Amino acid sequence: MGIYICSFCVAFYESFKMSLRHKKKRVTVTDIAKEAGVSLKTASRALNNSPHVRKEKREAVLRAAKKFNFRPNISARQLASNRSYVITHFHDNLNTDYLSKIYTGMQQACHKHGYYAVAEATDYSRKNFISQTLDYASSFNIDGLILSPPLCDDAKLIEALKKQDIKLVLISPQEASNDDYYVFVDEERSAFIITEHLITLGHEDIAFLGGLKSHKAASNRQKGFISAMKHHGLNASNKNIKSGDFTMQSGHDAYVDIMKKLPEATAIFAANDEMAMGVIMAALNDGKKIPDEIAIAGYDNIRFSGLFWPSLTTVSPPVIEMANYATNLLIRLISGETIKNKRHEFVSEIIIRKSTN
Amino acid sequence: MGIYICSFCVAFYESFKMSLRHKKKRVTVTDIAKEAGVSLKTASRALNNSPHVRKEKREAVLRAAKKFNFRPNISARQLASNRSYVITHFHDNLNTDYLSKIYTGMQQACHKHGYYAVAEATDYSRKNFISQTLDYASSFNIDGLILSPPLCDDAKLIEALKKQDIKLVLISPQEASNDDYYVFVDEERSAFIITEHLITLGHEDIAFLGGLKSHKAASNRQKGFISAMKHHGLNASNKNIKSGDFTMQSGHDAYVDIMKKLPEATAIFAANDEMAMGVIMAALNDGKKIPDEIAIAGYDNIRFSGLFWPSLTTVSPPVIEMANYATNLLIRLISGETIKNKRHEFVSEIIIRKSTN
DNA sequence: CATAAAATTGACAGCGCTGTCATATATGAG
DNA sequence: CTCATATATGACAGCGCTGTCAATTTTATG
Repeated sequence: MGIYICSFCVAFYESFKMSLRHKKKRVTVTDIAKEAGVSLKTASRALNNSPHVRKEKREAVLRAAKKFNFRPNISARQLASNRSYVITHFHDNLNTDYLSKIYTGMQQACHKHGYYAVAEATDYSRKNFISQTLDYASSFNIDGLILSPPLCDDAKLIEALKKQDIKLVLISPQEASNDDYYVFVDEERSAFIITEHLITLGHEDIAFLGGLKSHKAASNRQKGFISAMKHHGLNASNKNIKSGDFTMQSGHDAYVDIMKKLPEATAIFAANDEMAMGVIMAALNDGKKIPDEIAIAGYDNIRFSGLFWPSLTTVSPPVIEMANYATNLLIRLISGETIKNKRHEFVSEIIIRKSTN
Repeated sequence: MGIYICSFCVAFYESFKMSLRHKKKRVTVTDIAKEAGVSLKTASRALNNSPHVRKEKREAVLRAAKKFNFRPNISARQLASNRSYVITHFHDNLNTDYLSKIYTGMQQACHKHGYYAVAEATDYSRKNFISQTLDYASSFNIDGLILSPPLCDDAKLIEALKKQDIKLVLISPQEASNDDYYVFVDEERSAFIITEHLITLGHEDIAFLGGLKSHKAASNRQKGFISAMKHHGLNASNKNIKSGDFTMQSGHDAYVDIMKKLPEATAIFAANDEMAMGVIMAALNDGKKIPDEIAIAGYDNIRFSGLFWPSLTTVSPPVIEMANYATNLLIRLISGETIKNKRHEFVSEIIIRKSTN
């Protein structure tokens, strides 16, 4: 004789078990297909925007999807298509401002296409850096990679990734080969324009505070400065070109040096905002009024430059937009689309604030 | 009569097709199981650290996994287990410094456990904010959420998420209910210690620059300041307590105000670094030597505070560690582990730099 | 030693989707 | 109208893993 178990209890237990597992019944492609009166596969095609679906059916499917508020299950898609729908930004960079902007741009693009955006800090100085990167990419089955400086300029890394058939888009590479996809801004031109801004304000003795020679971006900014000065018949020689190391401290020191060698200077254009802030602090310390006695401009538009006091006139590269574009490009590459324009140029905005006005 | 197709061509085509699809043959659990001489399921259990696997078999499986450099396919796992292995940090915050630190801490923890870390910016002011958040969480099938201020203090949001059975861990909530899991720092104590540091240096007339009343963190810092002053028999009244709005500009303005009402002040402790920097700039502008004539301390240790000139003495909350701990906690919750300690307290580091030394 | 209870193990289904390939339908040329 | 070609559609397998549940082995108990 067995033990009698109340059928109500059984039913209760079953439903309890169900409630533990299924938060909510998922809407699947099959449901959509049924609703639209087509096959599973046709529904899948319509939802993925593939060709070879008649217009009416496609519309019916999309209508059904909307009606049921359908969200594809990304994991299933990943598994079936052997892709991860993950895009990673590899970087070796401590500038959180820059990183966040890139991440934001990636997010925007990824969100729209059902991808995940991931940011991964790496240690570029590590010995087996390349093999570790490859390992990571393959173990997480990364579909595509965004590389920013300095990683985007490592030819060996890029070659290795390409060999693994991992799609790549570079942000602001110093020099890209013909078959790289990348986005960039014309730094020389931006530097030219902001220098012109200072000239227009009546400044003639303008000093430029550059960076290390090896830093390509800094030297492009310097070129822009020089050509703007020459263009307006002004002097741009060793006397008014100094170099720092991109830190606030070096901006501070450079100010002292500039005032010694070029005391008539009425404006200083620093190749990045941090140095410009160092210059501002040194100038205040020196009893100078900003911008009346000395105008100061920077480059990068880091978050702080708007909060600084006085707020800093600077060049604002559209990093978010660049990252967004790069990610969209990457997604198109991953989808197998053929792309004509491998490169896309962006234009920086010049932001005029209190330090020059 | 059919067309004759060279068998070499066929072979070539086949291998070509393969090379297009399979970058590399994946190592699967089945392979590991075979190598270890156990069933698929036992291998799976061993790899997932589940109980009910004999020691020798577990070891054999792990050995095989190591030998083949096995990486589980996260998508498959997601699909089969109906979980996403994604942890999202929801925030409504523009402080990229803070966000990056949280993300870094999450990454570290996620990486170790095969989870993905995602950061999602939301618009807290939006009307249907809660329903949108729920929608997002369910459509991406998020396993767990990390909430930071101000979201971690929205009781309605938290309740709604809990109802959906989404696991939560809060970072620095202002007040957490008894069944919330969270990490926090004792801000009052940190403020006490840094105030004591100023007192130890011989300062007696110290001004505190606080924030808005509604900002709980600021008022905790103020409490710490007051109790340290009282503890050392010093005066802490309305005369030496001002409030700003956390911007550099307000720090600048507050300095001017403080010097008017309390000209004998030799030290200022601001409730955040940005205001402290505003104070520094105003002091320099005023011709004061830092720290000789006036010492300045901040709170938060934003990246800039070390780069500033002079560098800023400040309180450094261990944000990365907190996020790391929170994420580990979340992963344990997701795994169904029972956790005794729902809260974990962290201690901030006091960083002494040039602005007080 | 018999038996019950607990621990361990494995067979199998199926998560939700996409790729493949065979079939059906539409379109165009003659 | 016929046939060749292009386009559209659906049946089905299977991605790699985990949950379920039944079978087996070990351990504990009297």
